[in-house]
Amino acid sequence: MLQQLNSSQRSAVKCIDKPCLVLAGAGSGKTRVITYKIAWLIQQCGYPANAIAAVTFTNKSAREMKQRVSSLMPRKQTRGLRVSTFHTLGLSIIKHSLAALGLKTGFSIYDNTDSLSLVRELMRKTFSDPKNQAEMTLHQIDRWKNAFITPEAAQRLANGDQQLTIAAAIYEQYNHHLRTYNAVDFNDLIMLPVILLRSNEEARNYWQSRIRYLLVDEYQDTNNTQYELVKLIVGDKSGLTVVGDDDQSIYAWRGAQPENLLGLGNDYPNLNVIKLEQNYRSTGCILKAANTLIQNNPHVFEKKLWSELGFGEHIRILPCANEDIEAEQIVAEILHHKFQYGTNFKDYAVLYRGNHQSRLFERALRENNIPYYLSGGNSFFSYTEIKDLLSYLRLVANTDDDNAFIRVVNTPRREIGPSTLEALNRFSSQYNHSLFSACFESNITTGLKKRAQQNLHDFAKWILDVAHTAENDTPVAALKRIIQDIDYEQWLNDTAKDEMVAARKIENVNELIEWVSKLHTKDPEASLHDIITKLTLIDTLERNDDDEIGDNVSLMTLHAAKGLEFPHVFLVGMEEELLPHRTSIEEENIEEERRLAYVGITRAQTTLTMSFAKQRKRYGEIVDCEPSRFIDELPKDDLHWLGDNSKLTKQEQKQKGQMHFSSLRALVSGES
DNA sequence: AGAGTGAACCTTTTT
DNA sequence: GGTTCACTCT
Repeated sequence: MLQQLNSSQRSAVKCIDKPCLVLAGAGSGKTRVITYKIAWLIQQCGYPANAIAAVTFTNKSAREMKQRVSSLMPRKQTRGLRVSTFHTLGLSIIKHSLAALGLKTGFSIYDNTDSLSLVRELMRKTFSDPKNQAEMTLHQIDRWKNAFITPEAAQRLANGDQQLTIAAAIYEQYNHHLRTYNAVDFNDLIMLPVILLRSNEEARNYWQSRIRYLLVDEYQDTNNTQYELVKLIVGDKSGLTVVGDDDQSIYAWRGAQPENLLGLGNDYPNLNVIKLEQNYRSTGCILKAANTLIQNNPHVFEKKLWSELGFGEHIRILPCANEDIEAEQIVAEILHHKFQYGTNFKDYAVLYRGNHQSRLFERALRENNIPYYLSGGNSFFSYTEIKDLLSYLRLVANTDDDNAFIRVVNTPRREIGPSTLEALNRFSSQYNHSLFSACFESNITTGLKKRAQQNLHDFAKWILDVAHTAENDTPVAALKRIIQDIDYEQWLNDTAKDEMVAARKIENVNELIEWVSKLHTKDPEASLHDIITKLTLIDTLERNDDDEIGDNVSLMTLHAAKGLEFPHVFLVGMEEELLPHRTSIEEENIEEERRLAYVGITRAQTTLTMSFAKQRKRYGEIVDCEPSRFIDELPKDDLHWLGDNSKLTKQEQKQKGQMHFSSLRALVSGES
């Protein structure tokens, strides 16, 4: 069974009597180790599948891992196996002990935007300070939650510092709001389980015996609370395997602590440390570049990746006059290369630092009729129409969800404007009622007109009625009824700027319906609330997963690319102030940026091209750019600088590019 | 109440 | 260059 593994991988799989740390370089087969280990535990060690849990960081990798495990053994044997993200695991723990945590069934999960708008609102209410500090405050709250610091403790720690004092006050109100409205945020999904398991022996015993073996992927990305959760679940068992790579730690900004890799040795003195250093992914040249680059970072664990795949082609560096030409050139390059080598579009990936960089590439790809897959950025769930409908569903599932209430109460128009809402809000906070239930109070005397009161009452009654439908019918039926009752298509047609936009929005609505019905078929027992929960936790990458992966060029951020691999990678925007990003330069945090570049380079299997623009528009203004320092850090002899055609005028460039395109396009389309 | 206009901010990265 | 938010006008 372990024939297909090398000796290090094999010993990692077979190590079960001690906790095990696998330091796995990029492309060294760490997912393989985890999946084989799960199979080993089940088939050789006699663990029932439901006693094993594997934790990943994205839903996408969870899915992929599940699939890879089921390809190793009959479906029957994997029944009950838990492969999920930390957040989903936390959610299960919370659901199991709702009452002990002071939550009621049907609680809502606030996503980041929900949290942010709540903070914004609280700040506006309390401090009429128009400064845009909500984001900073939320970030501070995140940090406090991560360190298990209560609002009271935060207030003490602030020690008079004005900003911190304000943040702590907001923190207090923020938590209070969540509790009042039966809601949790993303941090709570991890933090509450930790608090529960620490203080509640029964729950702790339950989970410690329920999960007999725990495997954690991308361990360098765990934060403080996640580490605590791991320790509490493992207890004094030795059923723990952790896989990570400190060179791929790119989430420090959201609290990840790569030093958790180190701390493991202290918490588990008999820890078995295994290094995986053979890379099965990239050519020698690409690997050498990656190794040379990352050598500029300090290291806790020295490791040296090597490959048997041969040296391969040189890394190409493509200088461009500006960012338009960069996009055009690369798209031309993809077409050309595909034609020459008969590859598929899905073999190519364009990777960049920030989501906004995707635009130009999207345009260039669309102009050439090249199908592409865009990850991140404006996620499906950030479209207003989707947020609206999801808020309707949330309100139906949990009528106390004030955020959802506010979002939909006047969309489409119901003549319930700011002044009405303000009165309602005054009333509801006075009696600590949700906005929804306040609609039914007939003694709102705070200057509400009869008509406004009637509108509110009608709306709330209708919501109750839909909720009733939802109880007796499928979630899809409830959603469809909402869309119909509010005449949503009409509303979209009326409000959208032009027909195209409206049509796209309606398409999105239909996609949402499909989502809900798909989730329902998958798990017919799931309540409306379960489905909303799933939708809230779904990340953007999972969207296209159900449909088989099409033949698309991938566009994604370096963060989103982690864990993936492509035959041909284009690393674009290799410029100072972009990669490394300006704020990181200012904060003197170059190392994480270097790791980001490292992650990008190591995504490539056979060819790697890096490009940079000499000029780029920034906020509509043209600025000169310097090539990234990371290019200088690569081995000079392995770089192939492509013709520097930046001396041509822009128009000549365009012409040249276009001629190139049309001839190629003819060839390619003739072929297929 | 709601639509329409200008200023201000902005771009890291995401569960 | 594009979006979001606050203010003003109908």
